[in-house]
Amino acid sequence: MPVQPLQRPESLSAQVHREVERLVLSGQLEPGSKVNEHNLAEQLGVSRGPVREATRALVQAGLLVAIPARGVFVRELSETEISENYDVRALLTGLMCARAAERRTETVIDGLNRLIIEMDEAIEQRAIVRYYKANLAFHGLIAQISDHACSSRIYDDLIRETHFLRRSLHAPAQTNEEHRAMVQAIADGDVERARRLGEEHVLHGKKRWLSSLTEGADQKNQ
Amino acid sequence: MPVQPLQRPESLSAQVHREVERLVLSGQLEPGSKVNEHNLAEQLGVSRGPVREATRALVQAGLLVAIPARGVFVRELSETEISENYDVRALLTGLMCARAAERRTETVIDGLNRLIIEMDEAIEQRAIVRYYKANLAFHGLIAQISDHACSSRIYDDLIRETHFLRRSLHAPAQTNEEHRAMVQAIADGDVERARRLGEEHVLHGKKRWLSSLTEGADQKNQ
DNA sequence: CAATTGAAAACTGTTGACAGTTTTTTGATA
DNA sequence: TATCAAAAAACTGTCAACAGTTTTCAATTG
Repeated sequence: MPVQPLQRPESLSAQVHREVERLVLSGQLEPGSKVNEHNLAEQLGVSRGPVREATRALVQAGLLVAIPARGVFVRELSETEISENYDVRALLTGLMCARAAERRTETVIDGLNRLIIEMDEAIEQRAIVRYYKANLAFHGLIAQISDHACSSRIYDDLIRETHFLRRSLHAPAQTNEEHRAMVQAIADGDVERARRLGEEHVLHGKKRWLSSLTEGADQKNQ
Repeated sequence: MPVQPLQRPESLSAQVHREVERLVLSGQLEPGSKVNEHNLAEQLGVSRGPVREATRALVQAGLLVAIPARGVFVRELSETEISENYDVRALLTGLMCARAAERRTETVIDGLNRLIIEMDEAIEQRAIVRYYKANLAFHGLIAQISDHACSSRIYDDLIRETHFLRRSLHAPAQTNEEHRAMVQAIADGDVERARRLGEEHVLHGKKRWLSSLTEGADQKNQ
């Protein structure tokens, strides 16, 4: 007789963790704004203990920053930090694409192509959120195929840190062309080409971000 | 009149965080062993609150793992996880070496060479701890020169996760020869060679670890 | 003697309260 | 009216205690 493992209800700390993360990622808590322990605890109907635990973990994760005796705030990233974030994400994307090329199956290639089409449609409809979600799913699927937990975890962390970048999008059509090329390399099993295209894809994203930053002004980082 | 910023005494949470980290890194808390909140709080002379905060942060950092209603334990890494740790460290080391080659100064090249000599001496004297510290300092100095906070932070985290690997050392002479080659590339300002040597250095370390694992047995990962 | 059951001990998850610091408000002064 | 100082409020850091769960251990039974 097969029984279910009867999963215990998630701890309050974990629930608070998820909720604060959601608030930050959705932009309801803007970068720089304060996270008030007391208010948050009251709103969520829990005591301050779980809230403190959750916020400490999110500080370690890089989503919040703690200032002694002042509280925790939603982390603001400098341009340098964002630039470096792109650099590391580029390397990880390269690694994951290379491994994806080694581990590809027809099913996942189909999945990737479907997501590219999804993004095409979203672009046509100017549906930012839909594009953004499909884009996340695209990179998530590559991460999954790559079967490299360490890279995937760090990649996710870095994506979360720069969540606010994904509220506006620049040159999505060109970005999606890069997606196509990446998938082609993965489908061909061309490991080194997949690595190069994956890496370049993120670095091109960095360039697009940089040029969107300095409309008409001169560029600084690289 | 110049005044000091009068630094507030570190919070108990932060102190506990550091102490638990030290216990884990020094091996006094072995991988898999349980971290008892009550005992730890008593030994450190604090209540369980700060201990909980610190352990939550260390869970997020990857040094501990939390099992619901069971407590936190010193994280044990599988061979796959260690292998992946090397992979990502290799990429980051490559990036940092490349940037170090761009940003080198005579002073830091001297510093790197001094550390290589220090390691040579430690090898001759079979002084594992001395070698280990000099090695950490070597990579730390490269990280510092590279001026890439994001890479450095993740690199540190990954080093901490695999701390137990650095209690034994394999083929240190060969390792130090690689160090020499890396410094030469950095000193020459040869960015791409520095990147390649830095990346290969860590991947060679992975190979040495793999062969030390399977003395006579057949290898699996790659 | 091995296996099982039930009680006791130990431990985690959570709460509410208190102390000390920071921020805001209030009130006095120029 | 603007400035500054003092008091009040708000908030973080910390603690001790309680509830519920897990683990341990002894007693019981086959």
